[in-house]
Amino acid sequence: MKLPRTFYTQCDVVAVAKGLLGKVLYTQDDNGCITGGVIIETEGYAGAQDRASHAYKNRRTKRTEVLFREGGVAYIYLCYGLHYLMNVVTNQIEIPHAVLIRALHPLIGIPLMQKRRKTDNIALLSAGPGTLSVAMGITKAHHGVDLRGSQLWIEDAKISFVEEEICSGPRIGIDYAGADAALPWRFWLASGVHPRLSSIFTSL
DNA sequence: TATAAGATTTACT
DNA sequence: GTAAATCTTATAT
Repeated sequence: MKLPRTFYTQCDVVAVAKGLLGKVLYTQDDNGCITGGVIIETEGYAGAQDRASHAYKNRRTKRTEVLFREGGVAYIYLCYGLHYLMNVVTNQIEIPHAVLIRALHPLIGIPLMQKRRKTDNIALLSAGPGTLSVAMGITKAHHGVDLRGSQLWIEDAKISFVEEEICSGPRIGIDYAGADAALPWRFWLASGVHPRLSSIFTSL
């Protein structure tokens, strides 16, 4: 079941970052091929008030415009000129909050992911924010697309895990963000972190 | 107009 | 452990 619009429009971006753990991200390409994986690592970015956010102080550019839309669309941006990173836009219209998807546990269409990544190593297929985009076929073409559409969507697979399995800590690669760099807004599933594959996903 | 730095990955020393 | 690859945006000429 796809996540309802109300999940994305919640006001607390940190709660959404945490809530996305264990959900399943899917993509469908032009040939109708579907790939999917369990979200095991996320980071929250709180827009105007967050120095690590591209929309700090409500900065509006051609790139960040999508962040100001109502929650429930994808914000894809090119990092270091090389890697596409995928974010889930959250909160109400004009509030540029987003959650970065940092890692997935491959689940659906693994052979296609291996082909896209040019590697058979499942533990490395989608273990980082740049590599997961390659594995899922995510590019700038997905920038601004509806997360409840047919190209890119997130489902609640009712994967069960306990609150104690959720770890948190500082976000990665944002040392320039001053005091905000210390905020524990990165979340991951202890049992899902690569390269260890967890038993909680074997039921799927 | 030019330069610097960044929500990273990979290959090589 | 270090370096290279190389697009977007900000800040300085």
